[in-house]
Amino acid sequence: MKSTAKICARLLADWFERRQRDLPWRGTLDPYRIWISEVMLQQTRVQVVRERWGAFLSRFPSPKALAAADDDSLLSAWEGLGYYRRVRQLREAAQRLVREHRGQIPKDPKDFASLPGVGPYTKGAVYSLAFDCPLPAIDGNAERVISRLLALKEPARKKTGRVQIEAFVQSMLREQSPRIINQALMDLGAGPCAPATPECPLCPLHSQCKARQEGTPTLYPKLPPRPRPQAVETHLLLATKEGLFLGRRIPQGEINQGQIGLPGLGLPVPSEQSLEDYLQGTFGPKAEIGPSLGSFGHSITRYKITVYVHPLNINAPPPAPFSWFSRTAKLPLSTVTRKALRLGTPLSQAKESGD
DNA sequence: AAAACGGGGTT
DNA sequence: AACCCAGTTTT
Repeated sequence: MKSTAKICARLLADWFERRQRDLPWRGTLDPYRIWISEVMLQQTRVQVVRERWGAFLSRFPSPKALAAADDDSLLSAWEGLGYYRRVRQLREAAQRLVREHRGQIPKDPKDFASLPGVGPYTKGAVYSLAFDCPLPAIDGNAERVISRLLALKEPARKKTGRVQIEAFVQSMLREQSPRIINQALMDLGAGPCAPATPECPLCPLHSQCKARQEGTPTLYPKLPPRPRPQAVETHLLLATKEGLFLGRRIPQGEINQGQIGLPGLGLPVPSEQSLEDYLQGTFGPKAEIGPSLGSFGHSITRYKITVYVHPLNINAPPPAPFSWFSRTAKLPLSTVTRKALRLGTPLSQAKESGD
């Protein structure tokens, strides 16, 4: 008798041949270009990556070009994609490729996986898609598909659960092209096996799927509950003058390093300091702030942040490290800075009145 | 407004 | 194994 894995591999491959998504990065076998697409996709929806992937690669067509990127061009190329640490790790990794592997993606996946920002998933995705290497690439999609297929009772992210998922994928990789199996799992998870609204009738594996037999696909995968984000607030100060705004280059070691930030309590939150102490200590007794121009929300993993923006009048030349920046220049602004600047631009509506 | 989602690093 | 990362999309 045929094993389930063998049957599933065949069904997946047949389905993928007919129904695979048409994605720009599927037109290449260049591991560098595939790597960039995978890192972008880790934090950004497919539609956005469609728009940004080609432009990023035009700017940084090779590891060598990426390794040589300065902060401004690097961050600008990633602007709006968030989690800027990842593009820094990408550059660091490229620098190591240049120094240690002549600017090439190494033959041995282990060498690749030792680079910053490259874990088991990215390693598996790049080597299977580029070289058809039989490595699993288990992202959230594959995790969900296999958890449902097996009606996996163990938590998917604990060792016992992970091992079973990986073993099943490995079995399929022995039966069909890893390049096809891994991509098919991604597409299945993005389509018929979507998280909240699975469409089992469209799924090529539905005849094999245990969760479908139980009638409760959305119970899988079993994942730990997330804690509710903590509500916190912070304050930013907006000083403007003739098309300029007051800002500073965020130093290394702080959140959003290398980008332009506004004065104020900023990130991280919760902050220890009071706004009054900050104002006094940074700009001296002559500086004044007005009532809030408004507020906006900025949520990240653990915090739901309300950011208040106050007008600032410094009545003196700006103290280091602050200086005037053009509001229209192409600067690497953090998302928080961008939102705050909008709030200070009357032509866009004030979203909330704050207070 | 709340809930869901994602992969890697660090300790 | 547990905790952290500094955001967007879906419900």
